[in-house]
Amino acid sequence: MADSAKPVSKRESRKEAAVAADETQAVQLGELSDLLGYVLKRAQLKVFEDFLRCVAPLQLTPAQFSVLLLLDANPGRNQTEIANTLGILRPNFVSLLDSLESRDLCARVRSANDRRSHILMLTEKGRAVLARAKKLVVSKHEARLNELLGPDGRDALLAMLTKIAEEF
Amino acid sequence: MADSAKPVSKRESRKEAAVAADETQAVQLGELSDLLGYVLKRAQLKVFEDFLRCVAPLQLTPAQFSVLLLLDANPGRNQTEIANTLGILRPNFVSLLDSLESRDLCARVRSANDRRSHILMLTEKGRAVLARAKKLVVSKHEARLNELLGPDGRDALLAMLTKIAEEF
DNA sequence: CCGTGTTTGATATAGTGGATAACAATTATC
DNA sequence: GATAATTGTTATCCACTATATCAAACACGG
Repeated sequence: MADSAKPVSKRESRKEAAVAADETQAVQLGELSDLLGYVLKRAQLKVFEDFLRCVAPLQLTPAQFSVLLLLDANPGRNQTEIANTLGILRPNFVSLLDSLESRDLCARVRSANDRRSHILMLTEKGRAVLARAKKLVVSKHEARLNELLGPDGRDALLAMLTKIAEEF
Repeated sequence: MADSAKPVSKRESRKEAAVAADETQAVQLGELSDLLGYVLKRAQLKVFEDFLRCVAPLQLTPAQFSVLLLLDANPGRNQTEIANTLGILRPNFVSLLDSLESRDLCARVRSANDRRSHILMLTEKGRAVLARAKKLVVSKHEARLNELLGPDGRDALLAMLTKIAEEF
């Protein structure tokens, strides 16, 4: 028999046997590392993770931050307009706004023209938090990306991603 | 009075008034279009969307496809190893595998060395489906990305995303 | 050996994000 | 003025993610 010379004892741990035979190989990603969608998703998760870390002191998620940014850049808009711009469905936008409003970061004001709609506006506190958040994002989050990719790389990456997001 | 000459009638629709006064402006993305995380997420959603369309005939999600790819490149691995590699938690990997196994695309085989673990392997049908899926991905999905970005652009994009995914 | 601790697959469960249907209030349209 | 459309909202469902826990099997120190 082939194993008569050195029968593998039941007591020999698989871990040790694996190390000896170099069996503990890392799982091969194979063609996965060339699949753009896969790498794109992994990168996205990492970036969001870092965003959360950097803005943790202000307790803002990427979605909440994007809402504050939009409200600042677009005063006088209603929920539907802001939600649509962010690709958020109106029903799901309600609780998002609730949480921001309960923290006094923004306010819903009944429109005089159309009393169905709520005009959204940042509060003073909302503007202050947004300003601090922007500083953290620029000085910590985006700065780290710049360090990793270089300014040129970052711009090139942004340009290609924008192209995909808009034209794909 | 400023509006005495042409008082806006209640019957004049807001939409018409908006068009007349050019009030129906698209919501401004503002600094959002420069936020890498935001654009990254948007792009990722688009790419996954297209992936689903391209592989629709085979009814495979990105996650399922990635599992089949990994099993093909790593025969003899167990659930924990495959799940960890994909960043999927073991509990959540169970149902994912269930669905693949119920479609006879892969099989769990009790390991002889360690009867706790399940060796995962593609079935014949699994190999066939994977082969067809790969062709669809290359010929339709990745081809479209190549068309949009050019081969050089695609490679540069992949390289930067990989860097983010691994080193960020 | 044997008892203790660890690992594997699995279940249950909870949280989150995204999607649809339906509703009251309001506005638009004819 | 009757009918249709829009706005914010609620309820609900599905997919994905995360944690705790469990039985079975294995590892390891005494």
